[in-house]
Order: sequence, then structure tokens, then C-alpha cells
Amino acid sequence: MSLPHAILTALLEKPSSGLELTRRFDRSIGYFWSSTHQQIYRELGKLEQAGQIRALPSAQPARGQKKEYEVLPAGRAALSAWVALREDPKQIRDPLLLRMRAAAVVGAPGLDVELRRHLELHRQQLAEYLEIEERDFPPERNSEEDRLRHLVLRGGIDLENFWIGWLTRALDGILDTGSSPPRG
Amino acid sequence: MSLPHAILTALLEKPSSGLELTRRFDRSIGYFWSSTHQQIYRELGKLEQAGQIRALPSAQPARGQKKEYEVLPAGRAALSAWVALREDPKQIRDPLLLRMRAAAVVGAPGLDVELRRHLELHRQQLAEYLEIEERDFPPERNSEEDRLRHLVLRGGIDLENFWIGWLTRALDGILDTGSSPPRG
DNA sequence: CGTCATTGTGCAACTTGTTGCACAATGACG
DNA sequence: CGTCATTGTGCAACAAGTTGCACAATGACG
Repeated sequence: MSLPHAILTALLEKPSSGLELTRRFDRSIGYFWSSTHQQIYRELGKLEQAGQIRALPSAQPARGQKKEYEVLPAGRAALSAWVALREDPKQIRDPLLLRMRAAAVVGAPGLDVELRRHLELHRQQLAEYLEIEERDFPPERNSEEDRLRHLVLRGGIDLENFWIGWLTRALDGILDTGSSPPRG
Repeated sequence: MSLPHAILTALLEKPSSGLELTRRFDRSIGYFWSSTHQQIYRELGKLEQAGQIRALPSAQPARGQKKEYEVLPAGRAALSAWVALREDPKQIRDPLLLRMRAAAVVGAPGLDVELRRHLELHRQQLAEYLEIEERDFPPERNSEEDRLRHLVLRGGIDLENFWIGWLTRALDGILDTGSSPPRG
């Protein structure tokens, strides 16, 4: 239920074509709501159908032809309505934690390697976020919009820090005994 | 790709019927891989079909009749193989962060209420985890299995702490100025 | 001019997860 | 005995997300 709203948000920030959106979903927006270009095109079609966005007049309706979209008032209204909704945090669903729990039962010879790999990936992601923070949120800028966006980015940063901390502690804990199969 | 492995893990820990599994998914396992009973029954069918689990002989094959499943060697092997897989951490996909980003564009009169609500929910979840920790992981018990399971639970605890921390800071940041629409 | 890589748009099939409901056994209660 | 709540199993339809591929325009290069 969130992809259309992610797209509306992105388009309000700046009207874009499908491919531009895709690229922006690989950066900023995609950091907390990722998506593929196929999904995005499909959703753009639906949103246009629903009268929430429209292709800018200059754009041709031919295939393989760049088409820029902008948000219509109905789209902005729909987004506002969605923002006002309450929605419970969803349960965690993390394959790595599950894998670890399974490892407790069937054993996991190379689990530490995988943990180290994840640790490295999270460190990279954190570094990327910190770069963005430094570039986009210098101390002077302090409008309400910037503030909210900065908080969102801070969420990403804190989350990476959580993973880094946990993975580090997990590695400490595992390596004390090695991680050979407890049975079987 | 993970639900069948979550089920195999749960069944290895203890053979169960569909409903028992469902209940266990509402507690322990479900804390990091949630699922509904419908999905579980469907998956149990597939796993049985695939020869990875079987219904205990005592159980009747009738509808509305309790049926206990246990894991077969093929199932254990499949789980071991899955545990050894590498899998990149998936991108964050969080409606609340998205909502906040959207709020930066269209404004969000009641966002702080929602944040406070989430804060409360995360506090409750944390309290629940801490209870489990105290009950199931006293300092004495220290087998390799317990250690891994404890680390998993610690993951949950740390994650809730991350949310509590972030939400607290977010509320501080927002309330300085109120959160009325920046434009529109 | 041909063809080739790149950019951009999009369909179709599939997998996974959710929602809503139906059906079966069992025991409690009048 | 009837019926009613509870426990337990399960199908069907749908929604969301993923994968794989096809097609169109454009410009570079020979």
C-alpha cells in the first residue's frame, strides 16, 4: 500500500520520468522504500489512470519515449490523506536472524563469515548515509522540511549503527566457542 | 524464500500441529519471521509433498483433525543447505519513515501523535523481550544453542531500543516547531 | 547507410503474503 | 438430544513484489 505514496512524494519533490524515478529510488527515497523500475512503471500507469498524476504535455505517448510526470491536486490530496493514517509497526522479518536461529538447531560452520560480510555491508551503508548527511544537511539549513528529512536520514543512520553494534557483539559471542554443529 | 525454513526450524525444535505452529509463530519464531495460520498450513502441505516433513502416524488425515508433523532427514538437509547460503541484507522498507518524508512535502498536523503511539508500542515490545530474556536465558545456561538463540533475542531487544531512541529524538526535533504544513 | 551500445518504457509470469471465509470435531449447557 | 462456542484445518481470491524479457528511440562508429 505504500509504493504509490512513495512515488507521489518523489514526484512532488520533483517531476520526473520513470527512469529518473527509478534512479532516485536507488538513492534517497529508496533508502527506506526500495523498488524496481518495472514496479514503478506499472504504478505510474495506475496513478495516471486514477487521475492523481499526469504526463507533462510536452511528452509523447510512444513507447521508448521519455515521459515526465507531475502530481495533480487529487494526488496531493491522496498523499495527505495517507500521511494522516495510523499504521502499526510491522513485525520484524529478517532472514539473517532466522538463519541464526536455524543455526542453533542444525549448526552453521561458516556463520561467522556471513556475519562479517554483513558487518562490512552495513559499515558501507553507514558511510554512505553520513556522506549524504554532511552534504545535504549542514547545520545552518533548518527549515521544517529539512528537519523532517534529516530525521528520516537519521533513522537510517541509527539503524545501521544498530546492526553494526549487534553484529559485532554477535561475532564476539560466537567466536568464543566456534560455531560447529551442536548435534547432527 | 524463508517461511519453509522458519517452519522447519520450529518443527525441529519441537514437532507440532498447524495450530501449535501458529501459536509459536505468534511468540518466539514469529518475533523475527511472522506468519498467519493460512500461510503455515499451505506451506506444511508443500513441505509434506516435497518429502521434507511427515505427519506423525497417529494423526488422522481428516479435516478438522489434529495432525502433528515432524521433520524428515531431507528436511533437515534442506535447512542446513539454506543456513549456509549467503544473502544480502535487504533494503529498509518502513512506512513510518516514508510517511515522515511525505510529511516534509505535504505537511502532517498529527504526526507527533502517531510517533508517540509507535514509541509506546515499541516500549511494550521491548518489555516483552526483556521478560523472555530473564525467563529463558539466565546467566548459568550457556550451551552453544542457547547462546545463538540468545543473540537472536538480543537482536530484537537492540532493534526495539533503536526505535525507542530514534522516536524519542524525532519527537524532540518535531515539537520544537510544531508540525504544521510547510506549504499547501 | 548499417549495426551496435545505451537509454528508456513496458508486458507477462511467477512468488510471496494477506484477507475472508468455510468446514470439521469436540465438549459444555439447557 | 439440539445448538453453540471453541479449537483446528484448509481453500480461494486477491494484493504486492520479483524476475525475465521485449520493444522503441538515439547517437556513436565504421
